[in-house]
Amino acid sequence: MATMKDVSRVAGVSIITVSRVINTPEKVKESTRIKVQEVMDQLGFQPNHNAKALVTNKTRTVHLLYPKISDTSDPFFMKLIAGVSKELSENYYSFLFRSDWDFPYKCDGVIAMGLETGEDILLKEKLNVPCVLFGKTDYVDWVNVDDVLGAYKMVTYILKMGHKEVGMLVLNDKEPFAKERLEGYFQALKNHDVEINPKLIRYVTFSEKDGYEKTLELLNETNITAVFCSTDLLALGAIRAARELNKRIPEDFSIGGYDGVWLDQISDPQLTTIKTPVFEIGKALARKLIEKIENPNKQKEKVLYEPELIIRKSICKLNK
Amino acid sequence: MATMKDVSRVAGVSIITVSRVINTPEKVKESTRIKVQEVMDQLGFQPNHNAKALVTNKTRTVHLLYPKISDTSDPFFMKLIAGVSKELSENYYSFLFRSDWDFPYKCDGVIAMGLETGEDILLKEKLNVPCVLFGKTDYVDWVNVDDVLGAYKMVTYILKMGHKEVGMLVLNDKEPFAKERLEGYFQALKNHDVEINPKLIRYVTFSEKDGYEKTLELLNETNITAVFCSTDLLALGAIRAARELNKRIPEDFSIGGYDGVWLDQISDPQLTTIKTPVFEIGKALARKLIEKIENPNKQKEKVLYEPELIIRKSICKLNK
DNA sequence: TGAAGTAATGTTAACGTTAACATTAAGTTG
DNA sequence: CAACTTAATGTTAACGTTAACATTACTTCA
Repeated sequence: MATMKDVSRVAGVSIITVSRVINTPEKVKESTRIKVQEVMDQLGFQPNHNAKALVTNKTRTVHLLYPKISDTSDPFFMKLIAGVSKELSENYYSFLFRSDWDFPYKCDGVIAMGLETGEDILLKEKLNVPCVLFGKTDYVDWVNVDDVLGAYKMVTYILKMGHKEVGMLVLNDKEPFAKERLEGYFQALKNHDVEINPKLIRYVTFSEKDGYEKTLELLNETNITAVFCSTDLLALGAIRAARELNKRIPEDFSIGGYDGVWLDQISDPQLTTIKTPVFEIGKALARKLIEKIENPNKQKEKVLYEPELIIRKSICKLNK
Repeated sequence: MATMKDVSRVAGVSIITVSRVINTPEKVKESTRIKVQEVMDQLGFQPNHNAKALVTNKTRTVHLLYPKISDTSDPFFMKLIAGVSKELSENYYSFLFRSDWDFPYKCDGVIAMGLETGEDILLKEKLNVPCVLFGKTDYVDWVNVDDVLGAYKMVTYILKMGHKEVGMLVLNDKEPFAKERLEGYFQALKNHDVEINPKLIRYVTFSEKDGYEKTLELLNETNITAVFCSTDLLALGAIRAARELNKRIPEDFSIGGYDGVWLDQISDPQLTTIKTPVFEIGKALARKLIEKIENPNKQKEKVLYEPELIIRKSICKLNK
């Protein structure tokens, strides 16, 4: 493996000139630069990352901090990671996962996700490197989605299609997004002068079965013509329930999903849903962090991504 | 940030003794070791990975080589990555993705996946570090699944349930696993003295729609009582087709899936499927590579994972 | 008791790069 | 063309660790 020393010897220059050709080529005379370049190519020179890292005190490694309990095979989470890793890799940053606050390996920065309430202060206290959080906090930069807006968009769309009695399946989860989606539902109804009817709201766990059962209940006990499901998985259950009661979708019953990660495209009919730009969020997390690493004076930044309404085939105009 | 030098000064020993306490504690007198340990704790010493890497010529970084074209948001792929990253991270290896054969950054090893036919020879020629492939090759160690066996298990199970006319949806894909699953189907039929009927075999693309349409065809044109689908997604389509013809699943029509990554659990009824241990395979890839890195003399190794039959609710005994 | 062996610790140099400062070469100006 | 400025290149030391060899301190046993 050729080193800068080898290159410098062959090219007949000093080692620092080689270094400059690599890092600050504008400071080297063109003829010298070309000569050195040629020798580098000829010898197949590859810079030694470790030596550089040692002297610049940079590792070009990022840590992904996530809670032990979290399910790393959750599609949402995995797609987030996919975005993070894409962006990091494209910038030649490597990374590893960790879930401890005390960790023996140095890194240039941290991307944190899925923190418990109150844990975010540790980001400030325990870490001495730049950090970006997926979520919201006062302590470090963050990136998040506006789930109130997402739910608002969906319910507004449903209302505009003429539906008045719109049910909702709310996730029984302590994560903030569960409440936010309900809040968006409330705001949309309010803004369109539709009265909130608590009977149309059902609490569910994250399962197809619950989506099925609670939609069945709603259809039997109320006059809803549409339902807004907190996740696409619940929407699959809702589809099954409607089918069982011989309701056509969307002609007899409209169903709105949320997530747009997987299921929305493979369901039948394809789901009208709110797409959370998970992959893009992952990339943004990484990008913000890299900016922060490479420019430590960068101002604190918060990014709120806007979810997108994807119109497909599970919602249509109400025909009375 | 305290260095070994600081520790050595405070502890009143030489720097190399500190190094020994860390790397080869058995070579240090107990009293010295304890004293040094205490100082390290007290100063919050963290080893500088880069300096170590420089002198040992190890980076503790692994590259994941995958083809540009591949869809990184495919659940199968993502779960594989999840396994890889889990194992690597637990061993304090960081990693990054790349898809070029020429790459400016050094690494200790490479995990390759989804190579084009004939590309595997480059693993030997282009890489000068240990490598493990997801797939099969003569050139480096590999880990793979036995899809012939998987399909064999499924079809055998279906036959044992009394079915004689078993359809199959075969993926129209150049990837070897497509053919292997068909091969398993053939072997199972042969082994149970059931004649192969080409009319029961349909070629499909990877889509729910194709699963639906071809199953509809099969049900209309043949007398099959069961179908083996090359993937769970196809099986979802098959379920829809059966429902449309008012067939109960599994009483009137049995459906076997393949993959066991996601869909099998959320479908209704839950799918009897062949579970590919993707996550475990990912972990194995990483584990083998780490072994190879840390013991370069390790013999070449091939690991063939055995897929597992997951019995759920989409297949039952044939009642004539 | 002291020679020989072993356990424990230390000294020096090296890994491949960059930073800071030093020098030399090449322009520019009056 | 001397004095001064700027461009180009070089020298030396440092980053924090480990490897190889060197020394010193203890044991053991004839």
